[in-house]
Amino acid sequence: MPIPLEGTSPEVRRQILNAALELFSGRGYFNTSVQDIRRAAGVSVGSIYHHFGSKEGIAKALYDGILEQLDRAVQQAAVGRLSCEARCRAVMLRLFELAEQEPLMVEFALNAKHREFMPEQPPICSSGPFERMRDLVRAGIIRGEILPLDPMLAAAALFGGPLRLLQLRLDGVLTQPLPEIFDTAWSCAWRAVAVNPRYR
Amino acid sequence: MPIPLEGTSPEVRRQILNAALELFSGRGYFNTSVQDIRRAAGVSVGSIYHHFGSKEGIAKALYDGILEQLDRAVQQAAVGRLSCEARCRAVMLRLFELAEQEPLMVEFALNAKHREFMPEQPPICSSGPFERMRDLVRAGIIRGEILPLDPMLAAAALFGGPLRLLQLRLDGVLTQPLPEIFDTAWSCAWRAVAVNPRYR
DNA sequence: TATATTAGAACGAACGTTCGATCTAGAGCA
DNA sequence: TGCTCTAGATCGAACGTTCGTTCTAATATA
Repeated sequence: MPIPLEGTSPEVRRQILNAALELFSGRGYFNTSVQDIRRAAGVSVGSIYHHFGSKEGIAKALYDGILEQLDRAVQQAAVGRLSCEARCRAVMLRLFELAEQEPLMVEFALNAKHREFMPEQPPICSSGPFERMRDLVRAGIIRGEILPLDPMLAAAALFGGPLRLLQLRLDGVLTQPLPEIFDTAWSCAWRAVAVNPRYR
Repeated sequence: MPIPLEGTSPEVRRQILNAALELFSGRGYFNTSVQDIRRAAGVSVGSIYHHFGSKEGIAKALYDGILEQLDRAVQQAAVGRLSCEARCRAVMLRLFELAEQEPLMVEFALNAKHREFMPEQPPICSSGPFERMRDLVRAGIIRGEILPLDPMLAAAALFGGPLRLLQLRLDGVLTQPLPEIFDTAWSCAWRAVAVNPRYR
């Protein structure tokens, strides 16, 4: 009977990625050595290089996995809702929740300066999740829900405030959990770009 | 007759700081070696250590100088204006202008992850300029110009959008100069928190 | 047995920093 | 004016450390 082995390959991969995420988020990529990762993951240097080829390879794998996960979250949040506002709202709420559940993941995705250690990578704002958020805004402009602005500008105006709050929370400046302030934050955000803002 | 000497002390300091700012902004602190700075500044390693004591010392000096300069800019922009909106607006416009005139400086102040190479430093959002912007918002709430929200939340909602645009511009994603889109950006931002928003 | 995986000592390169030598401006004095 | 002295500034070779990576042997898997 094939018990899932401790030292088995995908298991080791995950251990390495978990350790690396924690260390990269905590002290940054350059303040983390391969030895640190080895120690935290409880594996050998050889294993790390066997699975990822290089230190940068670890970061790349982390980054890709996280972006994919974020992308899925953004997509799922939007489905089944009719208005642009409901979609954008659900996406942002999902990000707020994710930031509480998986702060390391969200921080690595949003806060890290990836270009500094992954020179090939395009900037994060031209990646899946961000593209998708701009798509939502574009659709909202066409539907007449959002003011007819440049989509990039409208997206910044709509999501800039909430994203700033998210960053403050990840930095430990905000002590209140994000979901608690979501309603207020969102009504501000939506008012910034709405054609027919609702007031409470 | 005392000709101002080439190698004189404050001159060398400035050369080192200029070179370091360019390199730190361009490739990041950890991708810049002291030798790189030496080469770019046209001085010796010895001089660098004589003036700044350590590599981190250069970053610290840069950071302090820049924060001071930003703080002055923010303060000056606010004086002589009566309403909270006029003040906040002027501050943001000044930041947009600064980002065009001195992109390296603004990028180093806003984009760099200072904690990674200056462990002692408090987070940037609790520094002079940001404190001052929150003060403006607090005053606006008391005057009844801004919705009675938590000041931190209101500040994020008001400045989050414009700051996001600033970041996009510094990253080279926005091609249009910031001052050109300022009016539009600001009217969105203000609408997010205004008690009596004006519509155009 | 053949293949995939792990182990960890060893390696060269690059890093931040040190330090004694050298240079220079300007003060004190004749 | 000419000489000496001094403190500060500049220089760059050299240092010890740490880094990411490699490599060969050992081990587990099928």
